[in-house]
Amino acid sequence: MKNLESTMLTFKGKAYPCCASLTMGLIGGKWKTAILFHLMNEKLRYNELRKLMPTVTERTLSLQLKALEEDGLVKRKVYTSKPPLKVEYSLTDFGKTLIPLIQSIANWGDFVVENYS
Amino acid sequence: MKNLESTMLTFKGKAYPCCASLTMGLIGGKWKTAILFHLMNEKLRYNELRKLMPTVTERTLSLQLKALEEDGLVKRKVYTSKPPLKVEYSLTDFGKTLIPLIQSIANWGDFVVENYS
DNA sequence: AATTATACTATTCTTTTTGATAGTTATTGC
DNA sequence: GCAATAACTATCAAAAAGAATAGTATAATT
Repeated sequence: MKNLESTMLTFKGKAYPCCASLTMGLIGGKWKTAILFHLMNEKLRYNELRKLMPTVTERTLSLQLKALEEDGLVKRKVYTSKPPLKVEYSLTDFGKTLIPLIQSIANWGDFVVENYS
Repeated sequence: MKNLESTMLTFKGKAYPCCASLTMGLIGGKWKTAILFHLMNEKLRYNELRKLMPTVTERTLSLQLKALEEDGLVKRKVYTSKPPLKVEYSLTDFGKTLIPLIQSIANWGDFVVENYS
């Protein structure tokens, strides 16, 4: 019998018990998919994201963006070097591989609202 | 300008800011997709699930199963009425509508392990 | 000169989620 | 008769996520 670690999947230093858990480790939580959903088709600035997600607090938005950045899904680009006047968030190439999945997640949510409520 | 509630989606008494959030409200968290992934192709008993997910605690497995049941995704069938000798968990018809999505989630996890680690 | 906008961070607090450990009731196999 | 298995529940604790509120530095706008 193998030990547990050998059956675990790892990514960025974290271990996950199965491939589905790994995905959820990266996009799970209350806000991450919402952010990714909004970034799917366009780059957005911090305050533009806030307006699209009026119920998230600034701190939480900030933390989630940072987490997505650390996992390599989102990139943060600062314009006008010295003071950060303009910051644009967008999907990285790696993040773009998630687009079909995010779309499916959004579609299933729509489907539920239409058919089960 | 509309107020916030009017733009929210609701399901089973909970409100979500967007369709992607609604989906994640139902399948998010550390263990739910793993459970759904294992139930995708077969009915499983409590202890069978435990063996497939050796790192989850009994309490957590129990709670997550109950949450999935409450959201109507998983059904719990008890055999041999009086003492609960045999309990089988399986997807409901509603839960089965998630299969393609769960599969995509698992596939993306596999893809990440193969290409980004 | 005062206000507003941008993109945050800091602090504190509450809620939710998850884990660790032990205990329960009943049944089956030896 | 005794240990093992099944399917949990109970209690306590820790960690993570999220909310509320306030504050900061810079620049543009009026």
